[in-house]
Formats: sequence, structure tokens, C-alpha cells
Amino acid sequence: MYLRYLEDLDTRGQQTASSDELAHLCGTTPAQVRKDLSFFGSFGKRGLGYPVHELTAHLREILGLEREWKVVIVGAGKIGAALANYRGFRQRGFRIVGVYDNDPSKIGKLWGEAIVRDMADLAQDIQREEAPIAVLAIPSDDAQDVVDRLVGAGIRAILNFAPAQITVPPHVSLKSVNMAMELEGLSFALTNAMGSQGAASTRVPAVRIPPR
Amino acid sequence: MYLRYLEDLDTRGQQTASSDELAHLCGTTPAQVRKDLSFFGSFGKRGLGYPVHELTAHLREILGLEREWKVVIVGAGKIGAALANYRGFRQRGFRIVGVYDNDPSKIGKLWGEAIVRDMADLAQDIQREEAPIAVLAIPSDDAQDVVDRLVGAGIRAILNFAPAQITVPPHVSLKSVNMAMELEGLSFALTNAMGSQGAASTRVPAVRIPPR
DNA sequence: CTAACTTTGTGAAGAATTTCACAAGCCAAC
DNA sequence: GTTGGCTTGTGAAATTCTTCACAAAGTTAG
Repeated sequence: MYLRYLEDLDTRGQQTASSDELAHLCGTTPAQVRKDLSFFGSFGKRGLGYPVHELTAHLREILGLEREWKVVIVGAGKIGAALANYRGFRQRGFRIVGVYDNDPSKIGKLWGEAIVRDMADLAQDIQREEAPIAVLAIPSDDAQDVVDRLVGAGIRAILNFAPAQITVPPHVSLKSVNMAMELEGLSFALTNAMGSQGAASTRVPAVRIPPR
Repeated sequence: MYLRYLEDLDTRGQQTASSDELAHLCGTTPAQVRKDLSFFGSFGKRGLGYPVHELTAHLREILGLEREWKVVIVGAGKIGAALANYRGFRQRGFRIVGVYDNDPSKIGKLWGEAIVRDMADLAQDIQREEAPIAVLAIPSDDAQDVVDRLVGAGIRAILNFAPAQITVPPHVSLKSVNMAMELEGLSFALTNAMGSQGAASTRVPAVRIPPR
């Protein structure tokens, strides 16, 4: 989040930003900003604030965004299509090196800059291409099966759009985006007439996933 | 999350579930499950566990999912298309009553069960249809403008897929899904060789958005 | 009906996170 | 170079969240 705003400021040519300014942009507090950033190092100059361009570079480094990441998209349905054509990925250094489906009528078609390939080749392609990240956009029922194959092929991270709970071994990173669940969160917010950012009359703690 | 698993259990005809079982399913702890549920009421039976079907109903009620919510989709691009055809929304009680775009070549086309309408009509349609929720799937540059119009038309919640930071007045609920940002989270996880669920050698606290 | 076993709900303890508050450092102006 | 005005970085305090642990309550078996 900080990176996003810092890039904005950098584009506009702003030289420095104070924790106060960043806090205001991000909807948090100055103390929070300073603590967060100090977690990774001491980037600011007292009396001045944080050097925007330099801090941007630091954060990109910290997030591992200086390199290019190869990504495969699994599932050439509507969501897969939207993702394959989403320019934001490429802009942020994520290169889509393959799209996979098991529907013969889709295999061979050109999608964005990748050709839809047969899911049967998924495992060997991942190993050959060394794509560490997979984006999952397939029906829920197949999700865990495909995940297991991805894991077997040595995938290291999965971004899951299937509304299914899937499990992965500890060395694989997993993030799930569940659009219906996001809407249900809004439903709760509306039902309880809370404010904009989740601050609420009914304050609901987030659930922490404990280390195994 | 609890609701999701409880519905699964209910479908399979399971009568009761202990906090231990729910914790296992959800990847949390029994104490956490009990505290979470007790926040909303006392639903369990000692010695037995939680009545699956009943608790499901309670949670639906709490989340405001007993009613149908009308939703408009703004932006008939790739992402809008994927969302309009996403069956999960309808299944969960969110009915798409309109898709909007300002591209004349798209207006009038049938999408899913809605017709693409002119964005110029957005405000009056929202007021007439009384759709409280909008899903935003448009380019970032236009996002804040459209949000302002939505807010002006009386929208009460927005699910934003544009990778832009938008602001809304306090009475409007806002959730943003930023797919590039999710991938960046995975990049960080990979760069720092952390485990699956975010438990990590580098433990990064989540940022809380404080009440205004 | 009793005994042995389960499981919830919840105060209290323990951890983690956020906020406070201020010394230390940096800049600008004189 | 010294003063005044900002702003960071960070211990310590305050707050929030999670875990512990156990009484209370329900269940099952005999």
C-alpha cells in the first residue's frame, strides 16, 4: 500500500513525504507508518521525511519486485480471460508465460501474448519454464486436484480465484480471492450500518492463522 | 469463512460440529472459534458442539444474507464480463440488475441476464432500482469520478476492482480487490521464503485502519 | 440415576499490536 | 554557528487480540 502511494508521489516528482502525509494517504496514523517502515530499516531523514524515490526502490526490493516473475494462468474461462488480458500484471513485473485449459476447443488459441495449452502439459511446462507462480481460475470442484499437480510440479506460490478452500504444503505460498465473500463482507457492513473502511459499531476482529 | 464450511457440512447432512472440528477445517484454533462465535451469541450445546444447520442460519442472518441484494456492475470490459457471468454471486443472493458502460458498441448487448446500459443512465437507474451495491470494473483513471457519481446517486457499498485508491464518505462501505497487489504479496512471500499461510520468518503485522 | 466423558462459554493470563511521547537529528534562516 | 521549527526512530504505555484453563452443562452407557 505504501509502495502504491509512493509511486504516485514519485511520478508527480515529489521529493520527500512525511509519515504524516503517507498516513493521510493510506488512511492510517503517522506512528503506524513510522513503525511499519522502521520494521525494514531506517529510511527517513529527520526534519524532512522520507525520500520518495529512494524509499520506493527500497520497498520494491523488499517486496522482491526488482526481478520479473513468471506466472502461469490455469483455467481459460471468463476469469482466466480477464486475468490474461489484465495489463496491471505485466506492468508490475509479472509475465504470463502460459495459459492452460483442458477444453480442446480452447487449446491453441492465442490469448494476450500466450497460447492456450493443454492442461496435461502443465506439470512439465512449469518445470521447464520454471514459473514459480500460478493463478488458479478454474471451477471449485477441480481446484484441489489441480493444486496438487501444481505442487507436484514444483510451484511455489498460488493465487486462487476458485471459491474453494484448498490446502498446500508449508513451503508453498497461497492467497485466495473470493469475490462472493467480499460481497458478503459488504452485506454485513450494510446490515450493520457501519462506516466506510470497516470501522464499525460492531467491531469484528480479524482471524489470525496461527503458525503450524 | 465459518459459514462456508458450515454450509458444506450441512449439505453433507452433518448435524453438529465441535469447535475443534471447525477450527481444523478453517485452519485456526478451537478457542478462536468459540470466541469468534460467542461474539455474536451463544449457539453451541455443551457436550455436543454447534448445531450445523441452525448456526448456518444464524450466520446468514448476522451477515445479512437472508435477503436478496441488488447489484450493479459498472464497466463492461473483461473483468466486468467475468463478474457478470459469475454464478457465485447469484448463488449467494446477489442479483445483478444492471451492467453499465459508456462504449456505444457495447450498450444494448445482452450480458448474462442483464442488458448493458449507458453509463449516463447509471445514477437515475440506481435510484429507481434501489441497488445498494456497485461493483466497479473500470480503468483506474475514471474510478474516482464514477465513484462520486455512484455516491451521489445514493449507493451504499462499492466493491472496487480498479487498482486505484478511491475515497468515499463515511456512510458508504468500500472494499477493494487489487489483483496485482495480491501477486506482490506472493512475491514478498517467495522472496522471503515464508510458509504457506503467511506465517513467516519475517512476521509482518497487518495494518489496521483506525476508526476516524 | 449415576458416573464418566465431552464440549461450550468465558474470565484471566499472555502475546501482539498500536499509540504515545520525546530525545535526537536535520534543515533553513539569520 | 546558533536558534527555531520539523520530523524521524523508538522505548514504554495502552490497547487489542489470542490462548489458557476450568466451571457449567449436556451426553452416553449401564
